[in-house]
Amino acid sequence: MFALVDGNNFYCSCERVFRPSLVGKPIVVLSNNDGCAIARSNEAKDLGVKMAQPWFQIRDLERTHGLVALSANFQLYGDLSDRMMTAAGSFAPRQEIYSIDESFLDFTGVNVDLVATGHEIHERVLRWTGIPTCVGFGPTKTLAKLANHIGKTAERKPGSYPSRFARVCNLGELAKEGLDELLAATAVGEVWGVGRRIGAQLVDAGVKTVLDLARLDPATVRNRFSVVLEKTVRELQGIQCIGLDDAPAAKQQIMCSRSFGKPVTRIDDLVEAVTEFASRAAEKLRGQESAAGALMVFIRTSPFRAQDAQYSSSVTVPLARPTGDSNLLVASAVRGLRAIYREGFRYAKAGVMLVDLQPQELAQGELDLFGGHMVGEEPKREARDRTKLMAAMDAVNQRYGRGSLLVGSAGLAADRRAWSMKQDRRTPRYTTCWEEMPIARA
DNA sequence: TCTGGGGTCCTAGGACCC
DNA sequence: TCTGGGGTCCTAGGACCC
Repeated sequence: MFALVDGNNFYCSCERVFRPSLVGKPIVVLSNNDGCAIARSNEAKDLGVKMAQPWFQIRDLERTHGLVALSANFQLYGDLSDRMMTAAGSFAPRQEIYSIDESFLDFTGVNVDLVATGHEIHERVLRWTGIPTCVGFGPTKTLAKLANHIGKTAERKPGSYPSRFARVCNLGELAKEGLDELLAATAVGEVWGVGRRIGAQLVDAGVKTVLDLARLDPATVRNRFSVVLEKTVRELQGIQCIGLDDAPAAKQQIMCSRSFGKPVTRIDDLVEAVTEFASRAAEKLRGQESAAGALMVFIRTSPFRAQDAQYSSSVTVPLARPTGDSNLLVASAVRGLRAIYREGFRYAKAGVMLVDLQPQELAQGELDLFGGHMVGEEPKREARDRTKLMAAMDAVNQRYGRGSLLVGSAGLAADRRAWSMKQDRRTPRYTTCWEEMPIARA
């Protein structure tokens, strides 16, 4: 039996922890560049704000309905997420952290009253972090996700489901008729793994509710759709196809990209941006003790600006030897950038993706590019020195703040950059930055 | 004026091989 | 008129997730 613990409107709830005056008000958290809404409080949802809706389409609500918009404060959310995961994880022997606001717990072999435990999880997470959660239980991960959705909806919209399912919902304890009733009352698009495209195709084919989907023949689904959807159908039928993954493998690719605060035309500014992205990606790379065998750089104009000439290009740059060294990665990224840059365009976004990842120790390696012979002592020592240098740099940046040490082409301070993103509405980093810690007065 | 960022998995199709 | 039958590997693109 699995549980899915999910923070309600997570980013909005994080903001409310330190600004209780926002409780009960319609609020949204905006994406980087304050571009679109990526989290909405229930009150904002009730105003009709859609997920990922562009801010300029809804900003009138600020004036007319008191909608409060905040820039995303990912340092705050990441820190509260860690605390929430710790609190929730204390209830079961195994936990899979699935996203910033969700974790699966494995209750297999644990003999407790699950619904009561679900309420205890809610209480503990709320007391330890201030974040409200809902908890769904099911014999498969897909059913636990669905249970969570039902718990959330029942809590938010009284009358949508029987009120006993609000906040904590255990699909595993229901008799067949009771379960079928809930599945029949839920739209097929709510199922984990059914997105917009497949959802529309299913509805066209007359599969409108979760119950309709659960009653399909898996083999037919495999032929008409895919093995992915086939697994989903089986999971809805209570047959476990997706296991708990409590030790996620190292990432196979690491990406850092941003839209710019305003259009960028000069190569120098792009060099700065790409330097930053490659450095940031390299930090993540070293964090998982990997090295990259190649990297990809891309730049592009804004597809939303129809009046602008459009250009989009990318290039993959192989590295002579896999590395985690920021200087080497940045140099390669900048070389790639210079190869694809064209003058006369208004660039809106750029990014760097590290690919062909492998464990670091292999990369310091014994093999060279041809023949597989040992490299000489000199290159090996150099590789070791680079690794040490990077470790020192990461330690300094960890201690004194991101950006304390940078590679050469990184350019100006963040607030002077031509390309920096817009974040006019960011709240303080209450829990991760000494200068921004809240002060309590007696 | 104004539209996020970071991942995963699967499949189809082409290149290449014998 | 008419053009094999596998197999592997790689890449691009589509679908999904939050």
